[in-house]
Amino acid sequence: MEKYNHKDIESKWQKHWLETGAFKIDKDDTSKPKYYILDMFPYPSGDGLHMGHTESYTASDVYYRFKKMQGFNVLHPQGFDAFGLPAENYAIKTKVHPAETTEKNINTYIGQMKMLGLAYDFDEKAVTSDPKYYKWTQWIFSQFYKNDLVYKKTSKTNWCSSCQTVIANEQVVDGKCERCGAEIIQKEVPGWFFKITDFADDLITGLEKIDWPEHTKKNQVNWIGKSEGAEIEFRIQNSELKIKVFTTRPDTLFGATYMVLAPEHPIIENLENRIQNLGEVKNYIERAKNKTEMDRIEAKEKTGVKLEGIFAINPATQEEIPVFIADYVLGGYGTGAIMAVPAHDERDLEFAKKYNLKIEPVVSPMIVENRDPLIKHSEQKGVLEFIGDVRSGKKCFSESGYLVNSGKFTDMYNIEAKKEITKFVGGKMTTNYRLRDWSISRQRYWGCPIPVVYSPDGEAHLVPEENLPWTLPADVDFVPTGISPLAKSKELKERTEKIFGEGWVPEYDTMDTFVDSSWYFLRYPDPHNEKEFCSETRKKWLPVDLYIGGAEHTYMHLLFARFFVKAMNKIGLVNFDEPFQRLRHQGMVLDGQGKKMSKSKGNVINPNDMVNRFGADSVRTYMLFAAPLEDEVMWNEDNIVGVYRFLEKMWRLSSKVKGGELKVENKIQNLLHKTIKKVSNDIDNLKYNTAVSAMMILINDMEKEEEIARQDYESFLKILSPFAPHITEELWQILGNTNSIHNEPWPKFDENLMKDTSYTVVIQINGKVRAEIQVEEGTSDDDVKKLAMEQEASKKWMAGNEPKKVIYVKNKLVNIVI
RNA sequence: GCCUGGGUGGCGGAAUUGGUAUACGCGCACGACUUAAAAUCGUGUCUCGCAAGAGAUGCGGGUUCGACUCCCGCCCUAGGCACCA
Repeated sequence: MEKYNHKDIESKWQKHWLETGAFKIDKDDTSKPKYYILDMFPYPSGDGLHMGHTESYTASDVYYRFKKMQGFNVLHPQGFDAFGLPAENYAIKTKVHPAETTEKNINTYIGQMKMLGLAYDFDEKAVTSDPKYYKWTQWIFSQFYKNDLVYKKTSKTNWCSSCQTVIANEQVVDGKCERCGAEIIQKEVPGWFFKITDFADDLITGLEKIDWPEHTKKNQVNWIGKSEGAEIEFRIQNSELKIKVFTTRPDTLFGATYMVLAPEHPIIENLENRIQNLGEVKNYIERAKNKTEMDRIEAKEKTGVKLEGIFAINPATQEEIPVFIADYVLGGYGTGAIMAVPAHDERDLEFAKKYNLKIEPVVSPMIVENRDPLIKHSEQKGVLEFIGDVRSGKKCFSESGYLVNSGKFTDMYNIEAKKEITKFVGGKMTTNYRLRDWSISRQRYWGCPIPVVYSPDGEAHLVPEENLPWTLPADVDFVPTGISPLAKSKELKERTEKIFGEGWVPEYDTMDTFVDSSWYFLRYPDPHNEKEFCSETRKKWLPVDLYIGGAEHTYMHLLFARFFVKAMNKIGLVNFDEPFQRLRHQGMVLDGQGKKMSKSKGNVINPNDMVNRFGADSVRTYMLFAAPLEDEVMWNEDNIVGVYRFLEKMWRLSSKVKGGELKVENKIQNLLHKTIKKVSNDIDNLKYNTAVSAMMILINDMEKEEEIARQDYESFLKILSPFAPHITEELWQILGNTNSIHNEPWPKFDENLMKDTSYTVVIQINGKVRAEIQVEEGTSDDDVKKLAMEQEASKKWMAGNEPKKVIYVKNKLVNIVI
């Protein structure tokens, strides 16, 4: 037999699969249960596929092949998130049109995916920059518009002066542009928004019914940031002006001893003539303006300035309290103003100590010790001591308890007091969310045009459905000037006037690319449909059963996609309200030293090089063997040889295969069936690393045999085939099979063959292992215990003592306690 | 500061309804084959100890016949973030 030659084998089968349409499926076949497994589609960058993609896509490919062999009709599509800034930035530099670069990059990606043996049908791909695709992005926008889920407003937004475009809050990293790294400044810009906040509650409750990693769910909940509390107004002394605060602790209102406003709070302008230290205040506001949100968050020490001459009235106590501005209070959250209760909030206490402000305790824990039942809780000795400690700043109490120093509410349980006190001062209970509406307008060229035109009076109108796709004009100059590139297109201007009339102008902004990727999984079942985004019959494929991708998409992409589906469900476009039933993340791929790969470090590993050297089967299997899927993988070239040797062993083992009715060693069948069971369960749970190791154990045992029964070897090939599709196909063919191994049914394990006739039982004396015995299947518990105690080693360690207790764990161990 | 993970041999990692810690792989050492090397195969490989044995899953406690696994308190580390009122 010839030596294992991965290059010849892999190119042979890749060609064969392509020619025979091995990865095509009949999407209308209803004879089998459906399974939809999805990868997060890549942005086709000029750098090509990276190792992270390789791991993620291999993981889904293994699952696809497994499910297919189990008899499912499996949809396993791939596409490209093709709009975006890098292609446009490249165009600015080189004048090469983004459409051209994008197409080139996509072809590179497809070639690389084929090299890895990934089973995608690229005739069925979705490409977001293709007018046939974005027609439906625009159509969905229109549906949202008609259903009052889109609105336009002018708002202070993050502006990247380098990209000359608005950046979503979620896309700002360290106060810098996520894509180009330039500083983000605040700028007033008009734009379109999606009402994602309408679904804030649904986005939280929907998490309960989907199988996602717990930490991902928690992070989404935290991101949405629901908090229940009250809005309460504080009057400014000697004025009609009022400041509204949002607080989760209205029960502590009697302890509010000062207020803090965000530096951008509008009321400050109205108070200018009364602020005695206006210069200092303006100076502070100016400095805060130049700070990015991240700077404000990261500041070690809280800073602030008192508004001299200004006092607010605590509506509960009617006391005059000082007012500060401080940049740790954010204009964009709540009402941009807080009441401060230093006795019951750590941050307020820190600030109060720094500026020497009054601390007034108003909640005390229930103190049980030395309690006199005839005296009210608030007058108990222990409570009075506690109050003293808090008042002196020694401690801060932020938990639940009973009110003190709170007028007629004293001695009430604080949770009950929330509503009562709010009512008392004329406030109202409200729910506040951290989540903001999604700004989707971008002043960029390479994106999906917003299908809106403006009549001469400036009113916005949707582009009618018959004019979709509302295409991206080709005649533009990409160089950013602060106005949208589309404004420079003669063709777009003429097109608009021709269709709508003289004086009509098109919307010049394009959409955030996260819009494109918020619905792409709805397109895959029916990507060529020109009448609908997806036909009713093809909607049977939805929702996605298993979604695999990086944890970096926890907040933006996964939240936006969920919002899209919920909105579309509300409109009646889909009949489910969660897009991804099961979600799993893959970890990062690091270099051999455990460092992140990056161009600047020069440690980027190209998947093609690895495939050339070790073969796709080895690269695939090693990626999944090296670490659990969700963990980081260190790409250590020295270790991949272990997997390569394993595949070589598989190759050589085929020469021991005997056909016909060969009588087989029972021992191998026992292990084989155990392995089939373990590999099946492990794949189903995406525990690929232990599945591979189980197969390594099996081959080490099989190697020792003189002869291998054909059916045993074939079963082994089948369970290996999802990981190493090429070598298994080749060996399958060498055995004389004419069909593809990948269309074979998944091997079944036989519980009878897995039964053991005897077990090794460990003997412990006081929990320490002292001996082991072989116990025949079916031996009674008492007999095993007796046998254990009769052992020489047991007698020695028992040293004549009578056992206090003997514990027997079936077929595992006996623990003799003396 | 807060949130979420993670800490097991020289290295990647395995083991949880609490039951033989270190599977599998890499590396290393020795041996076989070879003129030699590579490849392959075999044996060994947590630490201390001549041995009997003892100790070890970040550290310190606890529960238990028995703890990597559960509880309490720390330390270190990675990633994420929202000082959220």
